[in-house]
Amino acid sequence: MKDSDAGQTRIQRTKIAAISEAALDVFSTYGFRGATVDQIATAAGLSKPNLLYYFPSKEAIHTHLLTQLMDIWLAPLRDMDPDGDPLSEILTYVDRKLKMSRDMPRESRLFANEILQGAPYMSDSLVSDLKPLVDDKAALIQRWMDGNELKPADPHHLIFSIWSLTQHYADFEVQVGAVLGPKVADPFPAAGDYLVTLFTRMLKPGG
Amino acid sequence: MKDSDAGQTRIQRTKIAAISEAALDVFSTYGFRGATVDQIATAAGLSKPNLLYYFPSKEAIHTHLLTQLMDIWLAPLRDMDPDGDPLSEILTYVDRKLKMSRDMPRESRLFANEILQGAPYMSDSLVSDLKPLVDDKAALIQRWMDGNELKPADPHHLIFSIWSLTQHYADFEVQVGAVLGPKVADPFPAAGDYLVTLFTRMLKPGG
DNA sequence: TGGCATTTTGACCATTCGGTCAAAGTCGAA
DNA sequence: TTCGACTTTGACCGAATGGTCAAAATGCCA
Repeated sequence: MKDSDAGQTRIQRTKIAAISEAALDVFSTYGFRGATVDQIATAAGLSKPNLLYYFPSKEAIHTHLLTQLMDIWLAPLRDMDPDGDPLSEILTYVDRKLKMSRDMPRESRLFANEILQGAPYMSDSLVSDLKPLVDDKAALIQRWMDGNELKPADPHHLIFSIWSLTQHYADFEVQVGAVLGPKVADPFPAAGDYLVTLFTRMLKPGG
Repeated sequence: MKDSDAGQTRIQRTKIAAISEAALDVFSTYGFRGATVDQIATAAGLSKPNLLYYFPSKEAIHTHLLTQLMDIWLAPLRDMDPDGDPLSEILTYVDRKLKMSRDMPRESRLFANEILQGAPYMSDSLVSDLKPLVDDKAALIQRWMDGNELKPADPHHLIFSIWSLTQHYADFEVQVGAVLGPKVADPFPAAGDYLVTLFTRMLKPGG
């Protein structure tokens, strides 16, 4: 790729964006090993050598996507406000994560593929970026629980449960679709209701 | 493969078992496209042509694993007893699914890989086997809720939530491990406690 | 418009992949 | 021990893959 952003030509910006878009499509559908450079190039409307003029290798495209997405992916958790109402903060987080599954399923599947296969390109980032953030927010949730603003529960596993419950609707979309059947056009409204109920019963004090 | 089971040589049984074991390892780690026949053969202690003497193709091994596992995978849901205590039945199902994540993580990841990539080899089975079973059990849960033996909630999404929460610990094992850190040797005890709490608060009537 | 940097391409390469095949080796029952 | 069936192997094939390279085409600014 041509630098991280500075001094880019108009053509470079548009082509790199097209490649990223196409690569997201292909990688999220077939995984890293299953995707081919030709596939991505064709989907981006480029020839293979032309694509490799913008990115030095297949792996470089993949890494580029992963690092670019990490910030977006963690933003909702970062935004959890220590000064907000505890239950509202949790439910807002759940809602934002569920919307991300609805609006960015390819990104969710890209991460899922990577983690599933042992996070070969991301394990460093999991420890250096993700863990500190989660530990921080888990401590915040623990304080809320200690102050009886939330029912007690293991904060780390609470966060895990939010991830799994929301991402499930993106990562296992075909299974959800197959089970609910063709009559259910959009599972997300009912999913949202269900998750609000679940986390409210789970966490609301004095229920 | 040599028939479904009948008239098999001793050698055939042992070799097919070795291949299945090796293929489970490789497919669950790298996905179908990422796995190579040579990899599987080597892991099974065979040469590639020798492996292809027992299975006609790479796809045949994959299909064999998937169909063989489907029954095991659905058994805990099948065993949900209409005559049992509703909350106990749910919690037993959760417990069995969580134990499967702990004891059969490769199988869980094999399914996850397949579903993630659009279930190209399983979508038929999802509709013909999985959907009827889930619909049946969802109806049972709905009757329990109608009889006030469980708090009301969408039964299909309840089942989805059990799947996602339990399988998360197998499919995203490296993420869970990275976040909890090396001090937590085994996340499953705490996960079990958390899930019992969650589904009890979610479903126990008159809580 | 001229000229230089950027962009695009077709031809090509080494490697890996799934799979075949004939020949050689091994097993088990009579 | 013999013989036919089963098992194993090395050599090989065509296709696909990630990546290279020199040349051609294009864009951009003075």
